[in-house]
Amino acid sequence: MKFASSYEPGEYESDIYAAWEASGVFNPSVPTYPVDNNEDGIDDREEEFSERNTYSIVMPPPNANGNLHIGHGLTVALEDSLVRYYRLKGKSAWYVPGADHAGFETWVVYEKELEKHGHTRFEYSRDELYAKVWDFVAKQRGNMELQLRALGASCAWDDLTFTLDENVVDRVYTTFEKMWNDGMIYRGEKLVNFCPKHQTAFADIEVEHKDEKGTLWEIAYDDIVVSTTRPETLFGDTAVAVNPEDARYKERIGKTVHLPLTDREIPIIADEHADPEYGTGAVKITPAHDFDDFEVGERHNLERIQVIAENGTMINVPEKYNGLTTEECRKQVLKDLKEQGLLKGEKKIVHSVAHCYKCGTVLEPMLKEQWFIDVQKLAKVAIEHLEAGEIKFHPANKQKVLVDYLKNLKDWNISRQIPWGIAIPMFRKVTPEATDEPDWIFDRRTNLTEIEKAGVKYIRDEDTFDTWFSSSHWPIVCTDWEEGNYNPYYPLNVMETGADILFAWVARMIMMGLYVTGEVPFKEVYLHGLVLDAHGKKMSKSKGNVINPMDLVAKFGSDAFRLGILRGRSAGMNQAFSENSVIAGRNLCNKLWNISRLVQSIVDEGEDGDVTTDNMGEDWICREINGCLEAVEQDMRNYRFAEAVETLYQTIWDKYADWFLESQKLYQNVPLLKRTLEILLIALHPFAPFVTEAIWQNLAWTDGFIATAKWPARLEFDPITAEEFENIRIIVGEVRGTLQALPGTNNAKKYALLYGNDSLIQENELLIKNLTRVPTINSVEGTPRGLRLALANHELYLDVPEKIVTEYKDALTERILAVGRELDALNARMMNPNYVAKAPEHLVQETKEQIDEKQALIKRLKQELEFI
RNA sequence: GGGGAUUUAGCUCAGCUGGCUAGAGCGUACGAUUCACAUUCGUAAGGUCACAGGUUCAAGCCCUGUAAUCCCCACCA
Repeated sequence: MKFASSYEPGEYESDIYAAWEASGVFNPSVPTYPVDNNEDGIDDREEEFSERNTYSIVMPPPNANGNLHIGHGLTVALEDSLVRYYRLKGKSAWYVPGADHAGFETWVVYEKELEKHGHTRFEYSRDELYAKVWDFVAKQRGNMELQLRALGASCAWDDLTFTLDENVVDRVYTTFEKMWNDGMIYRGEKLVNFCPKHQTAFADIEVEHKDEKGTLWEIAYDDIVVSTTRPETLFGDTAVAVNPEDARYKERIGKTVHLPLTDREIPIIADEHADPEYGTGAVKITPAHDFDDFEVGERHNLERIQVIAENGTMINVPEKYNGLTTEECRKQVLKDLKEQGLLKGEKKIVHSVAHCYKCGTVLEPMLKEQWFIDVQKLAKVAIEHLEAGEIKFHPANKQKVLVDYLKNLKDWNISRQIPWGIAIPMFRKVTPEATDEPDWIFDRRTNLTEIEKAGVKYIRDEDTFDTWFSSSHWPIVCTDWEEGNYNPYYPLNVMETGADILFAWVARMIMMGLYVTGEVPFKEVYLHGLVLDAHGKKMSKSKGNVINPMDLVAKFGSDAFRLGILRGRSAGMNQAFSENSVIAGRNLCNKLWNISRLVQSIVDEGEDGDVTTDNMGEDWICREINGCLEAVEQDMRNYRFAEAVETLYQTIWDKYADWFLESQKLYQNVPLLKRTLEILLIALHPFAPFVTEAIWQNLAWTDGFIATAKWPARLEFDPITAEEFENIRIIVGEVRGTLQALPGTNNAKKYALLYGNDSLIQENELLIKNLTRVPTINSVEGTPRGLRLALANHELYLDVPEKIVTEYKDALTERILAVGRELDALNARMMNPNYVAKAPEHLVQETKEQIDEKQALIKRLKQELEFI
């Protein structure tokens, strides 16, 4: 006997994974290849796979430099369950693993590392820094990949895609070039959100807005009082705006006021932006440092004066303020205004402030030249395809949420001022006399800082792409999509990822997929929510409630973790997670292990043959297993993972182990035991790959890997016999319940079961005795003595002394009343003519039957009471 | 300001197209021990389905409103 008495995941998991990997079972069997047309111009292999017997899914690439967190654990549990399920279903399943260079994230980590060693980024060139980070990441890489293996991810490792792989960069450059030629890329001096600490700009989506307390100061610009939260920017003011409808200021429009602390005069302009209701109704306009003011400036052609430098200090301001930080400058300005009597008031307000999502620093709107994508066309096409329903969302409401987002999408800033990323393949003209040449040219040779074309010298843009620009190509690059090549894996069957990056990633993949390939990049989207701690709170380092998935895997096993994290979880919802559910998963694994141990021991001693059903418990378990398969298949189609796991849990434990195996201790049916166990193992395999494989390998009669087994067909059984077994379950349940309810302890050993003329009980005498653990079970002539068990409607009595039965009388009376109440409710329903007339006929019929049953039951119970 | 979601047992969640006598796991209480498994087995208690109206023969589910919690988006000086 190979089976130990309990399942120890640690003894099996890594060996099993290694064996899977070595055997290549995770590789897809259908290749992608260049189209090879035959004489008809039709690719014959395309015909062969026209039914799309493939299943593809790509992993949202975890940070190559980091460790997996609980969210990755959930991602893998979800994705791998899908892939394994469809692999068992016979699809050529391809799960492409990935690793993310995580541009900004990794850069932040590395920059800290630099600082720790007393260096700064400014000591090195872009290329030097890139090389340094590359080495840094290379050292860490592999860690994350090992963790994916520990989670059981059945991915095709040979196809691992790193976001800086050559083919990725190539594809990104190709798209960029296409966009450049299509006129969708422009270089613009715009206000961007800029982090003074990290010295980089962000896309809108990366900005975190938080409500904060602030002060609204009122400052006199001559006789006009303006309101502002940022007095230090007044040096950049180039106008004062008032609402054109505002009677108070109408006459002043077109005149000028004196800008305090300076010797400048600035115009008073009319603009809708000024809200007469707010503050004094007059607002200072600083086009270089405020998003609204920037737009006002555009409308009125105002000068943009930059007064805050990228490092957050003042520039282009009077000597006194020059070089101060914004904060110092604000204090000084307020002090000086006060002295001059220009500070007219201050109010405490709450307003929304933009922060760096990484370090929390307040972002500075900064005037910068950046590359932008004109997203109008991209968004429009995406909306069309979305509204046509080409992508199915789970949860469904996210489709509309996404469309709404796309409808309001603004141009996308793709320039980042960090060295770690894909270099932007644009070069700026430096040869001044070459006036006819364009200022910027596209060129893929970003390994060079300087190039020459037709005698004109160009230098490389030092910026890198926003990570989301390259990762928006993820389905394309992971499936090796190429123009003109037949690719049965694109579009992906499903994109599974976090609901939090619906906009940042999913939206952009859809736009880019359509732009590059003309097709949506995936057929369905499944979004998972956040994994919260046991009390429903967000996990965070500062709260100290972070759960490390690897700790749980080490402690309870990979399968236990997967089963645990899928439990009680549904699409798009932030849901709590605790060790308890992992423990429940661990217990199921051990249960299955011991079930297999028992089955193997019976198989060892019994005789093999054809799969048949010979007694009612066997028909019954076949019915239950078929129902389970049906439910799991339906749940998988609908991405209802928790429900699938729940169904399997109950079928394996409450049905197979507690009833079928118990009955098989009496009548062993070796072929059926083998077949049913195989089915349960295969059905659970997508969710608990290791324990099912470990058992599969330990069982004497199974071959190959369960990972590539065939999803089971339905079992044959006799439905009438299957239903009859329910009577046994009711009888056993009632005996157990009654024994517990009777006064006194340890009743099971005390009372015999007696029955009258009853063939069902007679045929299953021994089974009932074993399941109820009564000392004896006997048939008697005439009416047996003792307490009649009424529920099952069989001539069945517990041989209980009269004295005890009398004590039980109250319980019996209460029971009659309860059934009576149920009967009343049913009768009331039937008395309602509308119910009889309008409810579906089968329901009315059902109600009638229930009434009959209840009436009969009450009659039996009353008889019983009379006996007492 | 706009939008989304949630509210069901002590806890975490199911309950899909209304048919419910509202389920599960964990927890709790009581009982069981050499039989595959104490990571076990059995039994039970525990719910005005947030609240108020409405539609319907029938509402946890549909409609209207209210409250609470969470999240996202947005330029309010």
